[in-house]
Amino acid sequence: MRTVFEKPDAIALVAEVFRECGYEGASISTITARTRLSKGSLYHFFPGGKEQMAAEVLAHVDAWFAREIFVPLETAEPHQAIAQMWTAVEDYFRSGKRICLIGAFALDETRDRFAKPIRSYFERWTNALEAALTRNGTPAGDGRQLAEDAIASIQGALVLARAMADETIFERSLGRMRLRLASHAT
Amino acid sequence: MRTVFEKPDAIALVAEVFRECGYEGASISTITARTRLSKGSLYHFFPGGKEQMAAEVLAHVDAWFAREIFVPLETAEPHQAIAQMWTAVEDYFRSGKRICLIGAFALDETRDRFAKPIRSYFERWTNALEAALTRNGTPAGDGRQLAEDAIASIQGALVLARAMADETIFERSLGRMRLRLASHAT
DNA sequence: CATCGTATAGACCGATCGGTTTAGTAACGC
DNA sequence: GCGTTACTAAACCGATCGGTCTATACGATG
Repeated sequence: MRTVFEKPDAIALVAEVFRECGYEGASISTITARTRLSKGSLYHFFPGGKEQMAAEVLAHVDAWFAREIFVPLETAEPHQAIAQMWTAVEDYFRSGKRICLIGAFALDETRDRFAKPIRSYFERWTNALEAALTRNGTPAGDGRQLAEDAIASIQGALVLARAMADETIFERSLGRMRLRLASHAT
Repeated sequence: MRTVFEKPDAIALVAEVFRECGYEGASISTITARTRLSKGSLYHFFPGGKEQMAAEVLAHVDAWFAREIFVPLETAEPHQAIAQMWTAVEDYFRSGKRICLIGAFALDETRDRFAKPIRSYFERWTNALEAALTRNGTPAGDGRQLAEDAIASIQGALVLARAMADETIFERSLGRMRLRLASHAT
Protein backbone atom coordinates (compact mmCIF):
# COMPACT_ATOMS: atom_id res chain seq x y z
CA MET A 1 0.00 0.00 0.00
CA ARG A 2 1.19 3.49 -0.79
CA THR A 3 -0.29 6.86 0.01
CA VAL A 4 1.08 10.08 -1.40
CA PHE A 5 1.33 13.26 0.67
CA GLU A 6 2.39 16.78 -0.14
CA LYS A 7 4.56 18.73 2.23
CA PRO A 8 1.86 21.21 3.32
CA ASP A 9 -0.35 18.29 4.31
CA ALA A 10 2.54 16.75 6.20
CA ILE A 11 3.14 19.96 8.15
CA ALA A 12 -0.51 20.22 9.17
CA LEU A 13 -0.61 16.59 10.26
CA VAL A 14 2.62 16.79 12.23
CA ALA A 15 1.44 20.04 13.84
CA GLU A 16 -1.54 18.27 15.33
CA VAL A 17 0.65 15.61 16.91
CA PHE A 18 2.95 18.21 18.50
CA ARG A 19 -0.13 20.03 19.72
CA GLU A 20 -1.49 16.93 21.39
CA CYS A 21 1.74 15.51 22.79
CA GLY A 22 4.16 18.41 23.14
CA TYR A 23 7.65 18.38 21.66
CA GLU A 24 9.17 15.72 23.90
CA GLY A 25 6.00 13.66 24.06
CA ALA A 26 5.76 13.42 20.28
CA SER A 27 8.13 10.60 19.39
CA ILE A 28 8.88 9.80 15.79
CA SER A 29 6.90 6.58 16.08
CA THR A 30 3.83 8.32 17.48
CA ILE A 31 4.12 10.83 14.66
CA THR A 32 4.26 8.07 12.05
CA ALA A 33 1.39 6.23 13.72
CA ARG A 34 -0.95 9.23 13.92
CA THR A 35 -0.12 10.88 10.62
CA ARG A 36 0.15 7.65 8.61
CA LEU A 37 3.36 9.08 7.17
CA SER A 38 6.20 6.58 7.18
CA LYS A 39 9.61 7.43 8.53
CA GLY A 40 10.86 7.59 4.97
CA SER A 41 8.34 10.28 4.09
CA LEU A 42 8.98 12.26 7.24
CA TYR A 43 12.74 12.37 6.77
CA HIS A 44 12.26 13.09 3.11
CA PHE A 45 10.24 16.21 3.90
CA PHE A 46 12.22 17.11 7.01
CA PRO A 47 15.85 15.97 6.62
CA GLY A 48 16.64 17.87 9.81
CA GLY A 49 14.51 15.46 11.80
CA LYS A 50 12.22 16.27 14.69
CA GLU A 51 13.69 19.69 15.28
CA GLN A 52 13.04 20.75 11.71
CA MET A 53 9.52 19.34 11.90
CA ALA A 54 8.79 21.48 14.94
CA ALA A 55 10.46 24.54 13.43
CA GLU A 56 8.38 24.31 10.27
CA VAL A 57 5.25 23.67 12.27
CA LEU A 58 5.90 26.80 14.33
CA ALA A 59 6.48 28.80 11.15
CA HIS A 60 3.27 27.41 9.71
CA VAL A 61 1.24 28.40 12.78
CA ASP A 62 2.86 31.82 12.82
CA ALA A 63 2.03 32.34 9.16
CA TRP A 64 -1.61 31.49 9.80
CA PHE A 65 -1.86 33.98 12.64
CA ALA A 66 -0.02 36.61 10.65
CA ARG A 67 -2.44 36.30 7.77
CA GLU A 68 -5.66 36.00 9.75
CA ILE A 69 -4.92 38.21 12.74
CA PHE A 70 -1.66 40.16 12.86
CA VAL A 71 -1.78 41.82 9.45
CA PRO A 72 -5.43 42.89 9.82
CA LEU A 73 -4.66 44.34 13.26
CA GLU A 74 -1.67 46.15 11.83
CA THR A 75 -3.26 47.55 8.70
CA ALA A 76 -7.04 47.22 8.51
CA GLU A 77 -9.79 49.28 10.08
CA PRO A 78 -9.23 48.60 13.79
CA HIS A 79 -12.76 47.91 14.98
CA GLN A 80 -13.30 45.30 12.32
CA ALA A 81 -9.82 43.82 12.70
CA ILE A 82 -10.39 43.29 16.42
CA ALA A 83 -13.74 41.65 15.74
CA GLN A 84 -12.07 39.39 13.21
CA MET A 85 -9.39 38.52 15.75
CA TRP A 86 -11.97 37.20 18.19
CA THR A 87 -13.78 35.09 15.65
CA ALA A 88 -10.50 33.76 14.27
CA VAL A 89 -9.27 32.86 17.75
CA GLU A 90 -12.50 31.16 18.72
CA ASP A 91 -12.49 29.28 15.47
CA TYR A 92 -8.84 28.28 15.58
CA PHE A 93 -8.82 26.90 19.11
CA ARG A 94 -12.15 25.16 18.66
CA SER A 95 -13.62 26.34 21.94
CA GLY A 96 -10.51 25.37 23.82
CA LYS A 97 -10.41 21.79 22.60
CA ARG A 98 -7.30 22.70 20.67
CA ILE A 99 -4.42 24.36 22.47
CA CYS A 100 -1.86 26.94 21.46
CA LEU A 101 1.19 25.03 20.33
CA ILE A 102 3.44 28.03 20.70
CA GLY A 103 2.20 28.77 24.20
CA ALA A 104 2.70 25.14 25.19
CA PHE A 105 6.24 25.11 23.83
CA ALA A 106 6.96 28.22 25.90
CA LEU A 107 6.34 26.47 29.19
CA ASP A 108 9.04 23.80 29.34
CA GLU A 109 12.64 23.69 28.15
CA THR A 110 11.68 23.30 24.52
CA ARG A 111 11.29 27.05 24.76
CA ASP A 112 15.07 27.38 24.69
CA ARG A 113 15.23 25.46 21.43
CA PHE A 114 12.74 27.75 19.68
CA ALA A 115 13.10 30.93 21.70
CA LYS A 116 13.10 33.31 18.76
CA PRO A 117 9.93 32.19 16.94
CA ILE A 118 8.06 31.82 20.23
CA ARG A 119 9.01 35.26 21.37
CA SER A 120 8.32 37.03 18.10
CA TYR A 121 4.90 35.37 17.78
CA PHE A 122 3.71 36.80 21.08
CA GLU A 123 5.47 40.13 20.60
CA ARG A 124 3.96 40.67 17.22
CA TRP A 125 0.53 39.76 18.51
CA THR A 126 0.64 42.15 21.47
CA ASN A 127 2.15 44.96 19.42
CA ALA A 128 -0.40 44.55 16.67
CA LEU A 129 -3.31 44.46 19.11
CA GLU A 130 -2.00 47.47 21.00
CA ALA A 131 -1.68 49.43 17.77
CA ALA A 132 -5.21 48.52 16.68
CA LEU A 133 -6.63 49.49 20.09
CA THR A 134 -4.87 52.82 19.97
CA ARG A 135 -6.15 53.53 16.46
CA ASN A 136 -9.58 52.52 17.68
CA GLY A 137 -9.59 55.24 20.33
CA THR A 138 -8.35 53.42 23.41
CA PRO A 139 -6.58 55.93 25.69
CA ALA A 140 -2.84 56.03 25.26
CA GLY A 141 -1.76 54.33 28.48
CA ASP A 142 -4.39 51.58 28.36
CA GLY A 143 -3.61 49.99 25.03
CA ARG A 144 -0.54 48.03 25.99
CA GLN A 145 -2.05 46.67 29.16
CA LEU A 146 -5.31 45.67 27.49
CA ALA A 147 -3.43 43.91 24.73
CA GLU A 148 -1.36 41.95 27.23
CA ASP A 149 -4.47 41.10 29.24
CA ALA A 150 -6.31 39.91 26.18
CA ILE A 151 -3.58 37.57 25.01
CA ALA A 152 -2.88 36.30 28.51
CA SER A 153 -6.61 35.65 28.91
CA ILE A 154 -6.65 33.57 25.77
CA GLN A 155 -3.66 31.50 26.88
CA GLY A 156 -4.99 31.11 30.39
CA ALA A 157 -8.44 30.17 29.19
CA LEU A 158 -6.91 27.39 27.11
CA VAL A 159 -5.18 26.00 30.18
CA LEU A 160 -8.33 26.18 32.28
CA ALA A 161 -10.59 24.75 29.60
CA ARG A 162 -8.36 21.71 29.20
CA ALA A 163 -7.68 21.31 32.90
CA MET A 164 -11.36 21.30 33.79
CA ALA A 165 -12.42 19.56 30.57
CA ASP A 166 -15.07 22.25 30.18
CA GLU A 167 -15.35 23.90 26.77
CA THR A 168 -17.72 26.61 27.99
CA ILE A 169 -14.93 28.22 30.01
CA PHE A 170 -13.05 29.22 26.91
CA GLU A 171 -15.98 30.84 25.19
CA ARG A 172 -17.18 32.63 28.31
CA SER A 173 -13.71 33.93 29.06
CA LEU A 174 -13.25 35.18 25.52
CA GLY A 175 -16.67 36.80 25.55
CA ARG A 176 -15.81 38.81 28.66
CA MET A 177 -12.44 39.88 27.30
CA ARG A 178 -14.02 40.96 24.05
CA LEU A 179 -16.41 43.23 25.95
CA ARG A 180 -13.59 44.69 28.02
CA LEU A 181 -11.66 45.61 24.90
CA ALA A 182 -14.75 47.15 23.27
CA SER A 183 -15.64 49.17 26.36
CA HIS A 184 -12.27 50.92 26.36
CA ALA A 185 -12.71 52.48 22.93
CA THR A 186 -13.94 56.03 22.63
CA MET B 1 30.53 8.79 48.21
CA ARG B 2 27.09 8.69 49.72
CA THR B 3 24.51 11.39 50.29
CA VAL B 4 21.36 10.76 52.27
CA PHE B 5 18.00 12.25 51.31
CA GLU B 6 14.60 12.24 52.93
CA LYS B 7 11.49 11.71 50.89
CA PRO B 8 10.12 15.27 51.25
CA ASP B 9 13.42 16.59 49.89
CA ALA B 10 13.21 14.12 47.05
CA ILE B 11 9.70 15.27 46.13
CA ALA B 12 10.71 18.92 46.06
CA LEU B 13 13.77 18.19 43.92
CA VAL B 14 11.87 16.02 41.46
CA ALA B 15 9.11 18.63 41.26
CA GLU B 16 11.54 21.20 39.96
CA VAL B 17 12.71 18.88 37.19
CA PHE B 18 9.15 18.18 36.05
CA ARG B 19 8.47 21.90 36.15
CA GLU B 20 11.44 22.65 33.92
CA CYS B 21 11.12 19.75 31.48
CA GLY B 22 7.51 18.62 31.56
CA TYR B 23 6.47 15.03 32.16
CA GLU B 24 7.77 13.53 28.94
CA GLY B 25 10.81 15.75 28.82
CA ALA B 26 11.93 14.67 32.28
CA SER B 27 13.70 11.37 31.71
CA ILE B 28 14.88 9.31 34.63
CA SER B 29 18.46 10.12 33.78
CA THR B 30 17.85 13.88 33.67
CA ILE B 31 16.10 13.52 37.01
CA THR B 32 19.06 11.68 38.52
CA ALA B 33 21.48 14.18 37.01
CA ARG B 34 19.69 17.29 38.27
CA THR B 35 18.60 16.05 41.66
CA ARG B 36 21.80 14.11 42.46
CA LEU B 37 19.54 11.27 43.55
CA SER B 38 20.61 7.91 42.12
CA LYS B 39 18.20 5.58 40.42
CA GLY B 40 18.32 3.39 43.49
CA SER B 41 17.14 6.24 45.69
CA LEU B 42 14.43 7.30 43.27
CA TYR B 43 12.94 3.84 42.98
CA HIS B 44 13.27 3.35 46.69
CA PHE B 45 11.13 6.43 47.35
CA PHE B 46 8.86 5.90 44.33
CA PRO B 47 8.52 2.20 43.56
CA GLY B 48 5.83 3.09 41.04
CA GLY B 49 8.42 4.85 38.90
CA LYS B 50 8.01 8.05 36.96
CA GLU B 51 4.24 8.04 37.16
CA GLN B 52 4.31 7.83 40.95
CA MET B 53 6.92 10.57 41.08
CA ALA B 54 4.65 12.87 39.10
CA ALA B 55 1.59 11.90 41.11
CA GLU B 56 3.29 12.67 44.40
CA VAL B 57 4.68 15.89 43.03
CA LEU B 58 1.20 16.97 41.97
CA ALA B 59 -0.15 16.10 45.41
CA HIS B 60 2.68 18.05 47.00
CA VAL B 61 1.95 21.15 44.93
CA ASP B 62 -1.77 20.81 45.60
CA ALA B 63 -1.11 20.56 49.33
CA TRP B 64 0.97 23.75 49.25
CA PHE B 65 -1.76 25.68 47.47
CA ALA B 66 -4.43 24.23 49.76
CA ARG B 67 -2.57 25.37 52.83
CA GLU B 68 -1.45 28.79 51.62
CA ILE B 69 -4.35 29.78 49.39
CA PHE B 70 -7.42 27.53 49.20
CA VAL B 71 -8.13 27.09 52.91
CA PRO B 72 -7.70 30.80 53.67
CA LEU B 73 -10.03 31.65 50.79
CA GLU B 74 -12.54 29.13 52.04
CA THR B 75 -12.49 29.99 55.70
CA ALA B 76 -10.65 33.19 56.60
CA GLU B 77 -11.75 36.80 56.40
CA PRO B 78 -12.17 37.27 52.64
CA HIS B 79 -10.40 40.57 52.08
CA GLN B 80 -7.30 39.39 53.82
CA ALA B 81 -7.43 35.93 52.26
CA ILE B 82 -7.52 37.45 48.78
CA ALA B 83 -4.58 39.70 49.59
CA GLN B 84 -2.68 36.69 50.87
CA MET B 85 -3.49 34.82 47.66
CA TRP B 86 -1.83 37.48 45.54
CA THR B 87 1.31 37.62 47.60
CA ALA B 88 1.50 33.83 47.75
CA VAL B 89 1.07 33.54 43.98
CA GLU B 90 3.67 36.19 43.26
CA ASP B 91 6.03 34.55 45.66
CA TYR B 92 5.46 31.00 44.45
CA PHE B 93 5.91 31.66 40.75
CA ARG B 94 8.90 33.93 41.33
CA SER B 95 7.73 36.66 38.96
CA GLY B 96 6.94 34.16 36.26
CA LYS B 97 10.36 32.56 36.25
CA ARG B 98 8.74 29.45 37.67
CA ILE B 99 5.74 27.99 35.89
CA CYS B 100 2.62 26.20 37.10
CA LEU B 101 3.37 22.51 36.88
CA ILE B 102 -0.29 21.59 37.00
CA GLY B 103 -1.19 24.05 34.27
CA ALA B 104 1.63 22.75 32.10
CA PHE B 105 0.54 19.14 32.59
CA ALA B 106 -2.96 20.16 31.52
CA LEU B 107 -1.86 21.20 28.06
CA ASP B 108 -0.59 17.97 26.51
CA GLU B 109 -1.66 14.36 26.79
CA THR B 110 -0.14 13.91 30.22
CA ARG B 111 -3.40 15.55 31.27
CA ASP B 112 -5.18 12.26 30.63
CA ARG B 113 -2.83 10.49 32.99
CA PHE B 114 -3.51 12.88 35.87
CA ALA B 115 -6.93 14.22 34.91
CA LYS B 116 -8.43 14.03 38.40
CA PRO B 117 -5.78 15.93 40.41
CA ILE B 118 -5.40 18.53 37.66
CA ARG B 119 -9.10 19.14 37.47
CA SER B 120 -9.70 19.28 41.19
CA TYR B 121 -6.80 21.70 41.72
CA PHE B 122 -8.31 24.27 39.39
CA GLU B 123 -11.88 23.61 40.49
CA ARG B 124 -11.05 24.08 44.12
CA TRP B 125 -9.14 27.25 43.40
CA THR B 126 -11.94 28.83 41.37
CA ASN B 127 -14.62 27.74 43.83
CA ALA B 128 -12.65 29.02 46.80
CA LEU B 129 -11.93 32.36 45.15
CA GLU B 130 -15.55 32.76 44.06
CA ALA B 131 -16.74 32.07 47.60
CA ALA B 132 -14.31 34.58 49.07
CA LEU B 133 -15.32 37.23 46.54
CA THR B 134 -18.98 36.69 47.33
CA ARG B 135 -18.36 36.94 51.06
CA ASN B 136 -16.36 40.07 50.36
CA GLY B 137 -19.35 41.78 48.77
CA THR B 138 -18.86 41.07 45.08
CA PRO B 139 -22.30 41.00 43.41
CA ALA B 140 -23.79 37.55 43.02
CA GLY B 141 -23.37 37.07 39.27
CA ASP B 142 -19.87 38.51 39.06
CA GLY B 143 -18.02 36.27 41.49
CA ARG B 144 -17.71 33.20 39.31
CA GLN B 145 -16.54 35.14 36.29
CA LEU B 146 -14.03 37.18 38.21
CA ALA B 147 -12.61 34.07 39.80
CA GLU B 148 -12.21 32.40 36.43
CA ASP B 149 -10.66 35.54 34.96
CA ALA B 150 -8.19 35.84 37.81
CA ILE B 151 -6.94 32.27 37.55
CA ALA B 152 -6.84 32.35 33.77
CA SER B 153 -4.88 35.60 34.00
CA ILE B 154 -2.31 33.98 36.25
CA GLN B 155 -1.88 31.01 33.94
CA GLY B 156 -1.77 33.17 30.84
CA ALA B 157 0.69 35.58 32.39
CA LEU B 158 3.02 32.67 33.11
CA VAL B 159 2.91 31.65 29.45
CA LEU B 160 3.55 35.19 28.25
CA ALA B 161 6.29 35.91 30.74
CA ARG B 162 8.21 32.82 29.68
CA ALA B 163 7.51 33.24 25.99
CA MET B 164 8.77 36.80 25.97
CA ALA B 165 11.44 36.19 28.60
CA ASP B 166 10.16 39.27 30.39
CA GLU B 167 9.54 38.99 34.11
CA THR B 168 7.80 42.34 34.36
CA ILE B 169 4.82 41.02 32.41
CA PHE B 170 3.86 38.66 35.19
CA GLU B 171 3.93 41.24 37.92
CA ARG B 172 2.12 43.88 35.87
CA SER B 173 -0.57 41.43 34.83
CA LEU B 174 -1.10 40.31 38.41
CA GLY B 175 -1.20 43.89 39.62
CA ARG B 176 -4.01 44.73 37.22
CA MET B 177 -6.01 41.65 38.09
CA ARG B 178 -5.66 42.39 41.77
CA LEU B 179 -7.13 45.83 41.23
CA ARG B 180 -10.01 44.42 39.19
CA LEU B 181 -10.92 42.02 41.96
CA ALA B 182 -10.72 44.74 44.59
CA SER B 183 -12.83 47.16 42.59
CA HIS B 184 -15.73 44.71 42.43
CA ALA B 185 -16.20 44.51 46.18
CA THR B 186 -18.83 46.65 47.87
C1' DC C 1 7.61 2.10 -23.61
C1' DA C 2 11.90 3.43 -21.21
C1' DT C 3 13.73 6.30 -17.98
C1' DC C 4 14.30 9.14 -14.33
C1' DG C 5 13.25 11.82 -10.21
C1' DT C 6 10.17 11.97 -6.35
C1' DA C 7 8.17 9.91 -2.57
C1' DT C 8 6.97 5.69 0.34
C1' DA C 9 7.75 1.56 3.13
C1' DG C 10 10.14 -0.53 6.61
C1' DA C 11 14.47 -2.98 8.11
C1' DC C 12 18.13 -1.52 10.59
C1' DC C 13 21.51 1.23 13.80
C1' DG C 14 23.64 2.88 18.18
C1' DA C 15 21.97 5.50 22.07
C1' DT C 16 18.85 6.24 25.53
C1' DC C 17 14.54 5.14 27.57
C1' DG C 18 12.01 3.46 32.10
C1' DG C 19 12.71 -0.02 35.21
C1' DT C 20 15.02 -4.14 37.97
C1' DT C 21 18.49 -6.29 40.46
C1' DT C 22 22.47 -6.92 43.12
C1' DA C 23 25.66 -5.39 46.28
C1' DG C 24 26.52 -2.87 49.22
C1' DT C 25 27.05 1.35 53.15
C1' DA C 26 25.58 4.07 57.00
C1' DA C 27 22.63 4.77 61.17
C1' DC C 28 20.10 2.93 64.99
C1' DG C 29 18.05 -0.38 68.57
C1' DC C 30 19.68 -3.62 71.52
C1' DG D 1 29.32 -5.58 69.00
C1' DC D 2 25.54 -7.21 66.20
C1' DG D 3 21.74 -7.46 63.59
C1' DT D 4 18.24 -4.94 61.21
C1' DT D 5 16.46 -1.45 58.62
C1' DA D 6 16.86 2.55 55.51
C1' DC D 7 19.01 4.11 51.96
C1' DT D 8 22.43 4.49 47.94
C1' DA D 9 25.33 3.11 43.94
C1' DA D 10 25.72 1.16 39.62
C1' DA D 11 25.51 -2.84 36.49
C1' DC D 12 22.11 -4.60 33.81
C1' DC D 13 17.59 -5.50 31.05
C1' DG D 14 14.29 -5.34 27.06
C1' DA D 15 11.91 -1.65 24.73
C1' DT D 16 11.89 2.47 22.45
C1' DC D 17 14.26 6.54 21.11
C1' DG D 18 15.82 9.64 16.90
C1' DG D 19 17.88 8.82 12.74
C1' DT D 20 19.87 6.21 8.39
C1' DC D 21 19.59 3.33 4.56
C1' DT D 22 17.96 0.28 0.94
C1' DA D 23 14.45 -1.14 -2.00
C1' DT D 24 10.59 -0.06 -4.52
C1' DA D 25 6.39 2.15 -6.32
C1' DC D 26 4.68 5.79 -9.00
C1' DG D 27 4.01 10.00 -12.11
C1' DA D 28 6.05 12.88 -15.41
C1' DT D 29 8.82 13.36 -19.40
C1' DG D 30 11.07 11.59 -23.42
